[in-house]
Amino acid sequence: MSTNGHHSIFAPAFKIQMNCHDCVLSRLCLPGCLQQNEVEQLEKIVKRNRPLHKNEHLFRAGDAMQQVYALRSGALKTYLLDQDGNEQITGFILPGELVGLDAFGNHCFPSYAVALETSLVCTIPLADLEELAGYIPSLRKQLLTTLSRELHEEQQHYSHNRESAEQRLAIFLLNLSQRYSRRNLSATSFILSMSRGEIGNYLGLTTETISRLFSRFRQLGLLEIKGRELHLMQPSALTRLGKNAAQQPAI
Amino acid sequence: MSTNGHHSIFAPAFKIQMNCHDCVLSRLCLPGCLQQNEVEQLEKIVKRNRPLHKNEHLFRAGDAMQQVYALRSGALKTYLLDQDGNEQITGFILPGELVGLDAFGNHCFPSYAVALETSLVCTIPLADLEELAGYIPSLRKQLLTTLSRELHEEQQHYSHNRESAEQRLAIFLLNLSQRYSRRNLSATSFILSMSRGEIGNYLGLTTETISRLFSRFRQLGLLEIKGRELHLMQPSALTRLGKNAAQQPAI
DNA sequence: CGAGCGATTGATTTCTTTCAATATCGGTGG
DNA sequence: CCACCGATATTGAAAGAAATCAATCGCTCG
Repeated sequence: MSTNGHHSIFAPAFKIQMNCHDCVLSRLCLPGCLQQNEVEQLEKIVKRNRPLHKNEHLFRAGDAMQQVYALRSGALKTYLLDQDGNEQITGFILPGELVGLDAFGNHCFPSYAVALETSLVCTIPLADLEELAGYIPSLRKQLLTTLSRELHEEQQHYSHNRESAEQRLAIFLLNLSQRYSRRNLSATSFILSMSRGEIGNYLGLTTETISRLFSRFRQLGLLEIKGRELHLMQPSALTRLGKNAAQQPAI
Repeated sequence: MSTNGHHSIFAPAFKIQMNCHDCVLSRLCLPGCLQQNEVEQLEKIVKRNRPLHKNEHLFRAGDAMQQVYALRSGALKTYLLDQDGNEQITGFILPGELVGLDAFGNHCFPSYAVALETSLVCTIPLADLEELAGYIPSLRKQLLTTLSRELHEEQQHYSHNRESAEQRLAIFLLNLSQRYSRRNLSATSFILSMSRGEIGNYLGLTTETISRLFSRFRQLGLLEIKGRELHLMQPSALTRLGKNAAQQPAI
């Protein structure tokens, strides 16, 4: 009772952060389809970390896998390192997305996660999560759903492999646009949190190719870009471009 | 009691098939790390299907997702169809591997699965599996582990995107070799259950490129191949080739 | 203000695709 | 049993897309 009756001087401010229920991202995040009382249980095990600064790692391959993470604000990239030390970026993480799911069942993370800008993450201890999943069927389902959706997205990403550089960049930009839009941010104006090189790495292209494509897209009036500030002028034309490289007339 | 005392005339033969516990593939499959009594519970919900003939579909995108599958014998391919009707092969399934995991949390399968040769599959009803996962923590863990491993493998597959055609085929063949080996089959001699075109599709290359590469590998003495019968002569050289395209001498 | 990284743009090279022509295999029916 | 068919595989020549090499520009941060 006494602990409920008064708080440490830091508690109120801290408390505001600690709430999944009030988080605008919850519908995109692990709470997803959970009932309110279930979210409350989840909240009890979720921790918040200090902010992660740009270029700071959330985890590295080989780190003990004792928790998964959800991004609260900012942006991350995840990547693998091959035997020659080459970085292969496997994804860009936006707020509301989970990170570290590729490590389930391993003792260590197989991949790296690093902040592209100052970011806040929520930490979910694995032991607690597993226990809670025993009680809450919809949490189990949510975990499997999230993981299988990631798998499907990864497959789709791979399947763009055979398409032209132009198509791949168009698809990438539209994907970002859609994800920002789901977060109630502008679908047509946003800041790229990653460099040209990182986009290229992710898409299996080079910095130079990305740069040339941005120039071409600008010349075609599809977009305006200055540094990392992007404005999509003709999303529909970009969509068309993403679908069929040469606009092959039907039949 | 009377039902235990005697069987239908088909029961004995059927019973032999129905046993995960005796299945040589169980350590690779869903039973994975389960305890014996847990495997017995799993067995109760697993069904076996009639054989799937070559080119017969196990499921198609859009089919209701009411079960997942485990391959018992034969080989499958899974693929996506893009908006233009182009097939993108997302994986080749060998005995002991699960199929359909990319559909969790969806009502329908997003992908297709078709037999590359006559195959037997085990069927696991989703409702039963979800219920059982409530009782058996290690089954929950096993599901998440399997799914996250698939995700990681998909990421690795994608990360070979930037490598040369030569490297990609080398890596592919070594991957098959390793998977056959884990099934106590020869790591150096096996039959490719897929066509050159299917290999190419999977790797983001063309039939012709695959064919040329096989010829080159043969000329280099790395392998012998006649039709779909493959024999790896120098797996270690193939490994080296998979690692660095031009054998750049270290420093 | 200078250093250095990221971005842009051009010229050239390289690898893979595309187009095209055979060749081979597996199955079917005469 | 053999001939024929379609599908699959092989091989060559040409075209094309992106990488590589290289130079310059511009911005940000000490």
